This record gives sequence, structure tokens and C-alpha cells, in this order.
Amino acid sequence: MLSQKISDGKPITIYDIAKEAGVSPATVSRVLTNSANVRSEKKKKIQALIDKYEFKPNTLARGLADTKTRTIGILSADIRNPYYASMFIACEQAARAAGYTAVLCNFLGEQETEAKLLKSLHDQKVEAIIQFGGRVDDLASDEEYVELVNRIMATTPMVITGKLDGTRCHVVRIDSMQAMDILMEHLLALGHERIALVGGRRDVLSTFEKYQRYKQILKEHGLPFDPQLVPDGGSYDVDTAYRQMSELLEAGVRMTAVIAINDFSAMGIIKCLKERGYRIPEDISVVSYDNTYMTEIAIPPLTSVDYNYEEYGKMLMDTAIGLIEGRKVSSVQMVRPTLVERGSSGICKHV
Amino acid sequence: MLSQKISDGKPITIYDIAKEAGVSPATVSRVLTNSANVRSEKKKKIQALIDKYEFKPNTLARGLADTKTRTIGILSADIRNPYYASMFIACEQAARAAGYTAVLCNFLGEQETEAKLLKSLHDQKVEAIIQFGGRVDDLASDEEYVELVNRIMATTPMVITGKLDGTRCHVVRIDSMQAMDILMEHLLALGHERIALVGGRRDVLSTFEKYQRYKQILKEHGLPFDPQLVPDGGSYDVDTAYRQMSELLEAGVRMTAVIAINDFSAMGIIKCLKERGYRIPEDISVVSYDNTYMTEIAIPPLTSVDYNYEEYGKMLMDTAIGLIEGRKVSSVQMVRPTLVERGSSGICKHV
DNA sequence: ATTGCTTCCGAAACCGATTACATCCATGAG
DNA sequence: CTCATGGATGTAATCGGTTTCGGAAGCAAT
Repeated sequence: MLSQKISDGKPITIYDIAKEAGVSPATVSRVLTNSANVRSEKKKKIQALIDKYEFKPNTLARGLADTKTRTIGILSADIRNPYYASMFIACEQAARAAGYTAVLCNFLGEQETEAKLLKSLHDQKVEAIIQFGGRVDDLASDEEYVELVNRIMATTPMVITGKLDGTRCHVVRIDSMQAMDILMEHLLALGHERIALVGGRRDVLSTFEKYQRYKQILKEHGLPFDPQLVPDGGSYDVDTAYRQMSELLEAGVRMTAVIAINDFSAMGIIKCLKERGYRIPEDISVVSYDNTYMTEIAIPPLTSVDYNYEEYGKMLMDTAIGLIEGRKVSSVQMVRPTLVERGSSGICKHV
Repeated sequence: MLSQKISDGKPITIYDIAKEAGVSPATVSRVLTNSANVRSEKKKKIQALIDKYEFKPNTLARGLADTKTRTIGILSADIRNPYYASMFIACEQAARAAGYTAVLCNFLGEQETEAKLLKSLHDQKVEAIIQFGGRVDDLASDEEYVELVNRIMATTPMVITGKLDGTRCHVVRIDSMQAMDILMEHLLALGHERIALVGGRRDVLSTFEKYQRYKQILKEHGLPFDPQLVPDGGSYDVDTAYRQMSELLEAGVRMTAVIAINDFSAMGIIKCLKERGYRIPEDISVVSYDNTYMTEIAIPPLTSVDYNYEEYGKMLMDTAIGLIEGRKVSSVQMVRPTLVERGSSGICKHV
């Protein structure tokens, strides 16, 4: 019924199985790990006992013996962000499927904690570390952090979602350029030409890339670039976007569509627009990135770019496990974003 | 700089420290665990070496030796729910502060996975298990699950957020009655008398209690109870609440306020009301439970009952750790909810 | 100096697995 | 009929700590 003999005092060990089967512990271990041939008659007998007692070898003892913890550390900025939560879930599933355990640590945006937890994961002897959020997503590498990561990587492979120049971290990230292409194509096709880009900080890699791509696309389409449409120094939360949008409108900047850097920002933008009597999408279209459940909550529902979290998380984890198990893994992989059209974007009527 | 000698091949062991300090490994262990007196002179010397090499005892070896993993399992329904995410963060912090590691598992609402993960946590030899969501929150206990939990509890204490009759699980939960009191008091004070209760299923303990308390409060105030105002068989998501609310309105049920079972439901309700031209709170007030960040996103911002997640998570973890360390812990503890007033509730004008 | 207590500390057992090495046996080749 | 060969298995070392046990050292009182 239940794993191990729980009601007894001491749990079953490999020795108990060995004794009852009339073999040595080594042989039991061999069938447990399938590491060597065992006469099929004995093998069956041993297996029967393992099943009978639902014997599970002690993780610690095993780990100590073969120096493998079968554990992967996940360093996350803040799991309360639905974006990270979705990725974690995918990682967790992938890990479990491969026989690993994922250990989650949140540093809550604090750089000191970020470093501390990274060390701590390493000390716990996780076999690989996946990090999303924090200094691995910044445009410029933090020297101190690079040094730390490099020391850790001497023994433990790391997979990150951004970049960290000066390290050999494996990277699995979203193709931000393409993410911008998708939204711009969508909006341009609807006839929009004055498109604002609100939220985010350009010292974050993905945000910077979107900004660059935004300019490039305009140029490719022969459209003018108006710096007023792309305020920097925002953030990724509702309030900041609300404020930024207010400033834009108060400055008299005209636009027919807004690209929000994420769904939170979009919510702030929508709030601001509605308060001022704008209709969405009739007067102004709003689109965003992340495709979290907020998109369904918004009125109207929000057109957003989905980052395919399941696939993303699985790629992160598969990469980590691949590195652990010595498989060849490409050092940079891209996740393809996809557009999810909803009611917040529509034809531009101001042309 | 960095924990352990990372760049070297082999990490430092207690033997290395012992040798360099000219003492036995046992003595080093004693200062490490502070388990016995060591002449202060030697102690200092040993401590200096520990600091110098940033030596961290191998977790697995230590765990194997003293049969303590210093790990606490957290079984969660789905961390993507911001409610659970906040609780997990609080648990994680409390665990870390006490020298434990929290291991998170999500069963995503699947009962089979729920049981499997519970067993798996036990097999991993976590020292205690905290569960939120799933069958521990149901009104009626699932027999099969009770049996499983009882076997696990023979060796591993469990702390849950609801109840599980037939087990000795420790309980830390929200005072649902009080949570209802708070909202009803708030609405009654504003003059509302026809108050709908939308969302949730009454086979969930907390929802059932709220429903019961709702009726009781009406009675205490001499107000009539109209079953039409309290549809059952809902859920905790946006869409279901949206549908339920639509049905209510189409059936011609009149009301001046709606209590949503959680913020998600509230969002569905608001959406429904707005689509039909109702103004909030002028025509109908909407209030809810959970006080997640959705409350700030809503237009108008949502009056909601906060469950004090930090305190809640910390209580859960402190209880778990207390049980592990053999302290006396009361078997049922209640978390006090608090009201957060925002713009979605206002004076009843229909009197 | 002897006795009696503590206090301090080292040797060795132990936690529960994996695995290197040695041994044994069976089999097919010569 | 022997010998080489290789598969199956057991013995024992090992992983890196903690902990029991008992001896040695320190100190006060006699």
C-alpha cells in the first residue's frame, strides 16, 4: 500500500532485503540500480521483496555513496509572479519525469539574497542550477555576480533565462526580437502607426531588445520614430505603468496603440485609459507580453504574447539535466513566442 | 569568498579541518553542532579554519548520520494561484530562518498526484509535511486519503490548512466565520440587505463555513434569507463566477451587494456586471476574499479580506518545525483575517 | 599524594547505500 | 581433460558526517 514499512520503528534497508532474499546487499543494489547482471531467478526474488515492502533506497545514503543528489536548484526572483510560477511548474514536472527533484528558492529581488541563495544551493550539492529573474536577465553583467557564478560553475552547471557575459552559463530564453515582431506585425496590419511602448527598464536584456527591434521595424516600414512614444525607466508593475501612461497622455502625446511590456503594465495602462474615457480598442488598442491569466480578467480581454511556459520550463530543465548527464546541449536556445489575439486590439480608425 | 573550495577537485571535509587543527574529526563535529564542550582554545582554532575555508558540512552525510534531513515538504495544489504562492513564500522564509529547507510539490488538483507526491515526500524523508489545497480543505474527509495520511503521520508530522477527520493532523487555518463577519458587518453597515454570495463549492470547508455564517448573521439581524442569493456548485475561477452571476441576473434576482468567494470570482462578477451596464459600487457593491494583487487591478479596486499570508505561512511553518523539534504546539490555530477597504463597496442607495 | 568529579577529547561504530576487487563457477575452445 | 574467459556474486572499502564509549586530563577537597 504505502511506501516503506511506515508503522514499524525502523524503515527497511537494503540489508533487510538482502537477508530475506539470501543474497548480499551488493546484489540487491545491483538490481536496484540495474548496474550489473544478476541471475534472473535471484533478480525476480529480490524484485518481489522490493515490491512487497515497497522498499525505496534511502536518498541520503545513496547520494552520499555515489555523490549524486538528483536535485536541481531553481533560483527564482519571485514565484508570486505568475510568469515565474508557470515556468516553475513546468520545470517541476520535467524534473519529476526525469527522476530529479526541483528545489525552489526565491530571492525576492534582493541582490544579497540572490547571491546567498545561489551559494546555498551549491552547498546543498544540487547537481545543476536554473535561474530566472535577477541579475541573469540584466543587459549589463554584474562583475561580482559573474565571479560568483564562475566559481559555482566550476562544479555545477547553470542554465539561465537571459545572459551573463563572462560566464559559460547555458541560456534558454525567449526570442524577444520575434516577440516584438509579432506584436508590431499585428498592430501594423491593423493600421496603427503611432504605437507607444510602455513599461519596463531598458537595462533589462529582453526589454532592451524589444526596444531596439521596435525602432528597427519602424524603419523597415518607413515609419518615423518618435522618442516620446517610448518612455524608459518604467517597471513591470501596475502602478508604474499607470503613472507612465498618465504622463504620456498629459504631455499630449498622441497614439493609437500601446504595447505594454507585460500584463501587469497593461492593466495599469488600461486603468489609466478608461479613467480618461478612452475606449479600448476603439480609441486605443492595448497589447502586451506574458499572456498570464490577467489577460482573461481584463476588460476587454487582452491581446498578449504567450511565452509557452510549459515548453520554456521544460527546455530549461531538459537542458539542466542534459548537462548533468553529460549530453551535448546547445549553449543558447530560443523559445518561440506566439500571439494570442483577444479583444483589446482592433483596427485603427484614426488614419 | 565562496562557500567551500569550489575550484579544487574535492571539497573540504571535516577530516581536513581536523587534521589541520590537530584534533579529531569528532571534536570538529562537536563545534559544528555545538553539541558538547570543547576547550575554547581549540574551538577558536577550529572555527577559524571553518571560516577560512568556508567549510559547510556535507548535508547528505550529516543527514545520514543523524537521520535528519532538515527538510520540510510542502504539498500545494497549485502555486500559480497567487494565494498559495504568497503562503509558500512565507513558509520558505520561515524555514530558512530556522535552518530548514522547504521542498515544494504541486499536484495541480489531481487526486492521484496528490497522493503520489505525499508518499514521495515521505520517501524523501522530509521531517514534516505542510499541505495547502486539495483534500485537506474538503468538508468531508476522503477515506482513502485519511488512511494514507495516517500511515505517513506515524513517522512524519503533518500540518494542514483545513481539516482531515480521522487524523491527528495539526491545523492552521483561517477563521472563516470571522472572515464572513467582517464582510457582512461592512456591508450591513453600508445599508445592504440583499447580499448575494457567489462562487465556491460548499463541499469545501471554508466555503461551507462562510455560507453557514452568512445565514446565521442574517438571522441575528432579523433579515430574511433568500436561497436564490446563494447559488452553490460554483468554483474559484473567473469564468464560473461570470456564468453564475449571469444566471442570477437573468433569473431576475435582485441584490445590492455581492460577496465573491475569492478575487478571481470577483473579477468574473465585475466583468458580468459591467457588461450589463451596472456601475460598481453605485448600483451594486462587490467584495471578496483573498486580497491578491487582482484587487488593485480591478476597476474599481476591490474591497477584499486579507488572510495575512506572511503570518499564515509563518504559523504553518513554525508549527511544523515545532512538531519536529518536539515542542508543544496547539493542534488547531486560527489566522485572523482583516478587511481591506477599496472602491468596490459603497453605501446602498436602493433602500 | 590520593581520591573523586568533571570536563575534554579521540577511537571506533554507525547511518544506508554504491562499487572496486576478489573469488567462484560454468562454459567453450584447444 | 585442461585452461582461458567471462558472468555472477560476495567482501569490504567508501562516501562524510554524528555519536557512543571510555580514557585522560584538570581541579578541588581530603
